[in-house]
Amino acid sequence: MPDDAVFLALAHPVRRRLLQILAEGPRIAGDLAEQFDLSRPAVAEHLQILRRAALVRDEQVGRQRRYHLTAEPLAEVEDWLHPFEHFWRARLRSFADIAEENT
Amino acid sequence: MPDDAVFLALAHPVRRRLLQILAEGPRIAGDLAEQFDLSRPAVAEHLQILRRAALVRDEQVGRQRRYHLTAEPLAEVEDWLHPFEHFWRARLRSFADIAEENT
DNA sequence: CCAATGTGTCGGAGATAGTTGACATGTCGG
DNA sequence: CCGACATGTCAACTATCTCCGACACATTGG
Repeated sequence: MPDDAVFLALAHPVRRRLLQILAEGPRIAGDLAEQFDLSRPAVAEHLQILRRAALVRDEQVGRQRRYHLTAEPLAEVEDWLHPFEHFWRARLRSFADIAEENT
Repeated sequence: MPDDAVFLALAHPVRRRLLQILAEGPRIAGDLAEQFDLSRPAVAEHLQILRRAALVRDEQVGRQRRYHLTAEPLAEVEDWLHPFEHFWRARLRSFADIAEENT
């Protein structure tokens, strides 16, 4: 049940941004590090957390390393979210009504 | 994008469980604490984090306190997630193809 | 009022996460 | 081979999280 890993990975803004960047296409590690006001090792650690959550895949390309998005684990987040959707979508009854019937 | 709070709130299993419980209907603080193998103050802290993320609302009922789910902020998570959906849904091109066109 | 009850908050201990500079590893060009 | 380069990993420090026991505060019932 490392499902915790995905939610944990999304808990940091740098990692969410990394995923957004990688959604546009694969990127070299150095390029990724330059996008942030952080040391290169710091970004590398964030990438490792994403790797542990299976959200990215890396590939050696010459002496560089290219990162790819593997978004499948995000489906787990969507699955978790789904039961809540009706609370804000197609909202026919007000929150007060729902609260009322549980009183 | 100030709402790091929602992603942070979802990063802990106890808090995710709390939201699921509250999705079934409002609950008294004491009831909620009993659901976990945790001290009452610990659960109270988790509830405070959920309150700061505007994911729950609390109401004084006699000498007890009743918590309600306010799921609207979860829409923000769904919005963030949405651009990634096509990566695992209706997957017509393989990952390798996408990688190829960015080489 | 006063004691009991239900809860939030505080202080501090222990664990974990985030960051950085220094170093190790592996790859390429000559 | 060798030096330059790209990058991961380590040690150590700091910040933040998680948790608990103790205490504070408000509400209720006698």
